Amino acid sequence: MATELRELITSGEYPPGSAIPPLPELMDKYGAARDTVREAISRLTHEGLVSPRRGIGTVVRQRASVDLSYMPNQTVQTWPAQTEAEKDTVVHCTWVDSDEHIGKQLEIAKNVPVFLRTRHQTKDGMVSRLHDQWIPEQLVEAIRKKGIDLAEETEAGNIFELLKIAGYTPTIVTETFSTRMPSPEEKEILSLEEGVPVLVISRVTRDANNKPLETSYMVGAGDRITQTLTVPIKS
Amino acid sequence: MATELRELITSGEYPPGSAIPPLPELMDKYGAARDTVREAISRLTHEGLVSPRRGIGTVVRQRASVDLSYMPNQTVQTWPAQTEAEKDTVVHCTWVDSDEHIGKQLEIAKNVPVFLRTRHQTKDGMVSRLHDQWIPEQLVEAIRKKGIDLAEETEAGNIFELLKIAGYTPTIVTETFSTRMPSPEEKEILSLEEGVPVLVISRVTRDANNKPLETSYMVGAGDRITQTLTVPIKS
DNA sequence: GAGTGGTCTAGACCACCAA
DNA sequence: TGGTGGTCTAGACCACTCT
Repeated sequence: MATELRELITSGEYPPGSAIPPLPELMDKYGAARDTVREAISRLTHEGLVSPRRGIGTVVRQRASVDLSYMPNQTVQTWPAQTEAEKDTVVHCTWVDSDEHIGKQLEIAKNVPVFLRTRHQTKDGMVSRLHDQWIPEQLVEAIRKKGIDLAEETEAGNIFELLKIAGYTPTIVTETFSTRMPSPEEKEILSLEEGVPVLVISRVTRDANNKPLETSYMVGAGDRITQTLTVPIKS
Repeated sequence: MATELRELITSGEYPPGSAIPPLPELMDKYGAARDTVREAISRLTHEGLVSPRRGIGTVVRQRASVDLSYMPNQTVQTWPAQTEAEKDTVVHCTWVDSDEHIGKQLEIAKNVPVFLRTRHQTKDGMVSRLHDQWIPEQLVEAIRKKGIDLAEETEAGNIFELLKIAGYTPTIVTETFSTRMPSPEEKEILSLEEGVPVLVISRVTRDANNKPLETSYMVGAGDRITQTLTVPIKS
């Protein structure tokens, strides 16, 4: 039954935004019990094809359109491509002690203070990416000496500029991409539907001396976020 | 119930590889019916936490370890990081007509012949990444003039070298990362368990004149594939 | 209020695995 | 063979949405 319904959906018989037949109808059509039908729908839900809505019906989801077009260097693209500006807000700032992973990324010791900025990248009123950013104490100090206290900054995205001002010009970034299913907390914050994975990016930014300036851990909504990188090929 | 079990798993009470209590036991413990317990386990399954195994039990999955370490330029990393060589085999070669998307990527017209190579990247006997690669006719011809027929090549990964020989040196690649749940076919080929997403990479390779040389669409198993890129920051 | 999906129950039978 | 999870049924009640 799931196979047949999937076929009807992908073939466009039930276009995105429309609803598939309600449970009682499917029970009749396939001569199956209610939970059997629900199980089939559950599979399609976890494949990201449909979204059951209480009181409304089971609607076919919008396709994550595959217009992965060429983009300039290091951009984040959200879709649908609307003109509304994205927001990038710092929701939390604090000093934490480096754990093993952070220490390794920043090439510093364990249990030393690092500055943690937690940011939410918002688009169309929905949080589409979580961004945790760790900055070594030394650099936060260097920035403070220039008269800027990171803890008071609520505008985000200018950290590279601040680092440059402080004498640490970011020169190279290393990004590692992976994917997984979201935790319940991430699902909540990112307003993710059932069966939507997250795009995980782990980043280290370095200066010309290969010294790590910051490391980030980003979790993006898989149905709204895509990231494009342009890199030269070593020859 | 799902919340409590999730807590027990993530806290390490049920470590990876171990089994959570069997259905009858959980029914007793929570005073719930069989299908109610199964529903809770189903949620954890689709979060990627556990894998029910008929005749064995419901085992806690191995963590996709987050040792996202620094890697050199443009590498693909699979884990667990074993020494066994990966294989990259061409499973299918054919001429197809360009559709709208491929035409856009390669900056050529629709309905002109392009060469399609379908590859399987294998690790430890499991296919871990699917790779469809489209190459414009002109370039396949240029390579053929150098005495190499792409259709007869079964070794993969040397296309960049061949292009260079043919006078089209690849200089820059643009990669777009996204994620989604696998189709049933992908799930089958990649041996994916329930609740494992795929990492999707759309790539365009260009030469020094910004002319597209090839475009690729790669689908990697989310529980085994990660990709690291190192890029310079434009200043 | 009528119609939608969400949860839960109690019981049955099937498929797979290990000892 | 006994224990595991997978599927299915029939019925009940709840929660939500629209008119």
